[in-house]
Amino acid sequence: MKNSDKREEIVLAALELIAEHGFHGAPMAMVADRAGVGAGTIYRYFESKDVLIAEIFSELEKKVVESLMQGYSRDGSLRERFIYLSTMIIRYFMANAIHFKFIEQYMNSPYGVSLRRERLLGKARDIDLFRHLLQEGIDGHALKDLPLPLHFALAFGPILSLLRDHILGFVELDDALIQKAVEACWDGVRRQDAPG
Amino acid sequence: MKNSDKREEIVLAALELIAEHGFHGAPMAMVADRAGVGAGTIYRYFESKDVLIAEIFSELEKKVVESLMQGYSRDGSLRERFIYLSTMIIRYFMANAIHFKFIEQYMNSPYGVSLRRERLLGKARDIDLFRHLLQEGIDGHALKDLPLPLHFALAFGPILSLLRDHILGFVELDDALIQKAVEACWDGVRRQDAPG
Amino acid sequence: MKNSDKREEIVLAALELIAEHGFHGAPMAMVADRAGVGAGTIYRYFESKDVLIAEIFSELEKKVVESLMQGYSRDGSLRERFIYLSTMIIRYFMANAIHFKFIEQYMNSPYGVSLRRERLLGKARDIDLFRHLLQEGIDGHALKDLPLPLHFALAFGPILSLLRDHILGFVELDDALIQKAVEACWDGVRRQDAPG
Amino acid sequence: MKNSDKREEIVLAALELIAEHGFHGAPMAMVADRAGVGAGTIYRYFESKDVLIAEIFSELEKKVVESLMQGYSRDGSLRERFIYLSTMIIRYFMANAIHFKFIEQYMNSPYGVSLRRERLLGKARDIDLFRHLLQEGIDGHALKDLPLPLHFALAFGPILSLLRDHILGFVELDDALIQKAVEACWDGVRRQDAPG
DNA sequence: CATGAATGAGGTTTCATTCAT
DNA sequence: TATGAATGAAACCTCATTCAT
Repeated sequence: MKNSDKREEIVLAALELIAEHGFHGAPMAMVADRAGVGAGTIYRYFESKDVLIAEIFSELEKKVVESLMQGYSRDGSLRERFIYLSTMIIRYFMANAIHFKFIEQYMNSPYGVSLRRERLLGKARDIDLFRHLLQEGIDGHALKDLPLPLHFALAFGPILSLLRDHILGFVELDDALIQKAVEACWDGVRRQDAPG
Repeated sequence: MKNSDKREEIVLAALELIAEHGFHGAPMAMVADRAGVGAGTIYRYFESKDVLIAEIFSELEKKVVESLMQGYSRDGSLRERFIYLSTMIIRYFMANAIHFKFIEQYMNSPYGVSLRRERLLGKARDIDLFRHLLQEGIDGHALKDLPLPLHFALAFGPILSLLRDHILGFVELDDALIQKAVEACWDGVRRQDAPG
Repeated sequence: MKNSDKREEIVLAALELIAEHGFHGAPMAMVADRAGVGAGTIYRYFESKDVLIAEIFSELEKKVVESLMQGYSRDGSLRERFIYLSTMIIRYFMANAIHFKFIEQYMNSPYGVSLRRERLLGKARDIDLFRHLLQEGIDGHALKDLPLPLHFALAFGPILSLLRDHILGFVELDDALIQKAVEACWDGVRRQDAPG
Repeated sequence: MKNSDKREEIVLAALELIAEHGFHGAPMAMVADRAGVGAGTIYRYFESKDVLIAEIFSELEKKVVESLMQGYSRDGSLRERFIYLSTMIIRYFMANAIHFKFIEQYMNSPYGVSLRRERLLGKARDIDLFRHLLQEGIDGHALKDLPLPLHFALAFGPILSLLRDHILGFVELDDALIQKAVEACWDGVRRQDAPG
């Protein structure tokens, strides 16, 4: 096994176990076992369990953003870009359910909460593609006259719920359904007196 | 202290600690301490920590439903009832942030997931006030032609996100804002070619 | 076993193991074993291994002081009191070799060093019977004109060395020998131009 | 780096780390790091950590003896030689505090104790310059009529204490003070009825 | 019934040593 | 010969649960 392979194995093992069983269902020994390495080996790559978790989150985040950026064009109309991004997010997490589960676990943990605090209040960061989009819509009066966080909730909330449901097997999402769901989200945020 | 008082103290202590610090930030000894009872005493009322947690969730659920039922009239228009229920849910959890936090913790734990699985797929239960409402809207073509779980996601997703943000201090929700948010949710689920 | 007995058993077990094998030859599991209690039990009485060690030291210190105070009279001449105290210290540690070994271990550890720093520089404390004695001798010109720490070294250094040797079996100390040794220490600190 | 350089680097690194942080504050990896060699390399020069430590001690011992021998003349009076040796020891360790700290660590560890047992009881060895001196004094009735170990304690005990205090910063030793201290030691061991 | 001291399995982390490169 | 990544035993500590009082 190559050097970097080992790191990757550890990340993957931890990702899976945490996604499936939560932080406390993923003891380091179990992670090591599944990764096929010794328990101590993990600590050559990650200072502590906390750091391992944070690192995984950070990597996932990067992957998501990269995936969203692919094929994203700043040229389309607001609506088009909204639909595109929302759709891509759903597609990405449908294809990577484990990532979704991990992120949810993370966001519900002390780490995640403080992160969210920094992130949402703080200055712009990578993800903020979406944020910029919404802000542009607010400023341009295409979107309802609501604070940004509300738009976030209106746009993202349904997506999160949808993904949860899909991953739990409550709905079978296909392209048509995704399309409709995303358009419904658009209906939620857009000014109703503006054209569709 | 009366018997039932003791039980209640235990439930309250566990509720607070878990809401604030998560399941693993709430050792039984700490729960006992805060409840003002002996550690062993908890086990006279609840078979195990898991059972205690499940019981708390069950009680919260009941309270929420009761609260929603109060003042709910089946006579209003679909829109009115939708707005009413949504508003009430937001108000309830704003007034009982601890309940919201606990439920989130619970829903993100193994218990919660399996519960959700039973609940949402399974036979109708209490919460289903909302479900019935949505189903009625679907059947009557007032709502978009989407599967029920999608409507759930469209209606509930934003509410959950909003409450999270509010509790974390990202938004200051007042009545006007709640009103707007709920109406935006309605815009999301209603047929856009039907009247407002 | 009574409640307080358990605490005492733990202290005794730790004391013996640390005295004999040093801090790292006394893992908590071994302490628990020898004390006849569960590993977790130790933590009901002591917050951590560090605290356990500090507590043991503190108890030993108290015992030593108590032992020295017994029969100590402030009325004797400086020489008499010096001889008395020195003799008692030697006697005490000869009878409690384990205490001596523990204290040596402790004093050579990070804890002990910082303690010594506080103690010797800091304001008077209990042990300072001896310190006061020396200071009195310095002020009254019965002792050599040297800084207090030097007198400490001259008076205590030999005692420590002697006890080490005795405990390791290098010398067989009897009363006559102790007497001579202590008088030799007195010769070391006293002004040679003053009467014996 | 030459082979012997490597060995020396390792010894120096270990010496410093152990002197400063004790045996357990000096993991092999850290030693290797500071020495600028691979962790495995240490094991090409030293069978184990224990062996490394023993070797370092042995080297230090040799250096001390060499240093003491320099300028030592067998011709002076007993007193002169006693003063000379004592002074040199103090000077040496003041100039090489790290050596002193290491030796203290070593002597307080299981290795050191068994060593001391062999050494002091056993057949004569290098350090015994001092031992011979004292024996000569005993035999010639210039020193008190005490067993050799007691004289050792009387002569060495204060020196050790003094050095400890100096290194910890409790006293500022200058030449005058050293002189006085050493003379006080002499007062401790010499027959008081003999001329000063 | 109520207690809370006691338990010990199981968690995270360290580190002396080995061995493939 | 030199390396340093890998190892896993063993350290400290937590906490759900039991049971004698």
